[in-house]
Amino acid sequence: MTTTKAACVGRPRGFDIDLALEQALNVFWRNGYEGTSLSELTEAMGIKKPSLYAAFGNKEQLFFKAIDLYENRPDSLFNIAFQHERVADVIRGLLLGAAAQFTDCSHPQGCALINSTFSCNEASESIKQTVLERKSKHKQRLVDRFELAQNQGELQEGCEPVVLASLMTALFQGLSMQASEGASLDELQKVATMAAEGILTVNVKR
Amino acid sequence: MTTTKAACVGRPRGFDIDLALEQALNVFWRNGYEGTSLSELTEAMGIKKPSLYAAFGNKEQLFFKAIDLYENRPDSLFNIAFQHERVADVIRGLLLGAAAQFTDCSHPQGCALINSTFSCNEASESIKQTVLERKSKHKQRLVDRFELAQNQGELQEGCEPVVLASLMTALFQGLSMQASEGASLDELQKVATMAAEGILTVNVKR
DNA sequence: TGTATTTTGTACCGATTGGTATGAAATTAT
DNA sequence: ATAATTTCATACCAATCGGTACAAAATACA
Repeated sequence: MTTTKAACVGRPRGFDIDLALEQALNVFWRNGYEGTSLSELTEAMGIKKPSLYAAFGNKEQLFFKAIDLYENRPDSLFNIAFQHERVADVIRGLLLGAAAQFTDCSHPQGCALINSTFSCNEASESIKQTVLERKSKHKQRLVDRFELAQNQGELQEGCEPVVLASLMTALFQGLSMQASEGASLDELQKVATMAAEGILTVNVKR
Repeated sequence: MTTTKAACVGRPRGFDIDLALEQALNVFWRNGYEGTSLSELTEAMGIKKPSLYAAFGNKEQLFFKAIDLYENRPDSLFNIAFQHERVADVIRGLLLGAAAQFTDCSHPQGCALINSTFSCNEASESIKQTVLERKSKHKQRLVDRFELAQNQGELQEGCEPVVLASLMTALFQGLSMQASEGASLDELQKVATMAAEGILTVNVKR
């Protein structure tokens, strides 16, 4: 048990730890891991450094907890799109959902996982490694879903699920970067629609 | 005239300035602007800091000169693909060319311009701004080429050149990220091929 | 009322960041 | 030979980086 346990003795914590973590996520989301300094974190979280270290360990562990928070959101892109039965709807849902999610003004633009890879020099190799693992786990979910579709005869015979998953991933990355650079929802919706149309026409039986 | 002028009096420069700039480009290419420290630069360039500042101004100006060097390469992706007459060949050439160029082992993986956006916090706003301008200039070249294709009746009636250009840009960004993360030429070729097939089927008359 | 326990703010740590002052070394011009 | 000029290596600068020592403050338990 290494997670933060609620202390019932001693001076009570003067801030909401979940809310602070959410603020930390927002900063990492905007600036990536290396691009975020402790000063920015403490200011955004409204606490001082010793409080941060006491509550979250260090910068690296804080980042991991923030990413955990991000990935466990109930309105996750994957969770929503994977509810569709037909793979065509899944693909459309993923691309249109990405366009919508990445430009949602209630939080930083783009995908937090994809943005986090920005600014990771060799020093923070463990960060890069962990983010890559998370991303490849998501990609594997795509592969599994597309293999299922292929077994059920939804995909064209020549379509390789792994390649289709990589293409979808590439589109997510592109959409995320463009959202981070300021692209509007309308723009990304058109891009996602065109991409979906092409993918479905070539790879999915109608 | 602010560029480096060859001095014919005084102690001669002890290093090849063009070669040093090329090494600097490689470091920025791998680590982005913020992710690159002066120590890494001077080590890679084989010179000491005062020599760097005397020859290139400062880190920011060195970066701009390195990016200039990158963009003015004769074997630029765009320059090669734009030689094709039919827009279908241009699209295929761009995507397959990106897959090949981004995984070329003779230099860092991915696109230097796209990688440079990584790790740019608010401090280096001018860097981010400049890189964005360069990227949007390239995107405009795509828009112009696709509008030409539309005027010549090569594209389907509903196809918007701006959207097609954004989709191509998104694919470049995705391919670049995956190359930087270690994807092989074979993988990216398959992704590029599938993407091209979809785009051509939906948007280009046959 | 102590006493133990935990959080808090301040003030600091060594290391590294981008950038420079300085003087010796190496060259051309006189 | 000497002066002018430019590059060189060393050693330094303030600012910031991630991280911590320490004592005051605030609570629960005895």
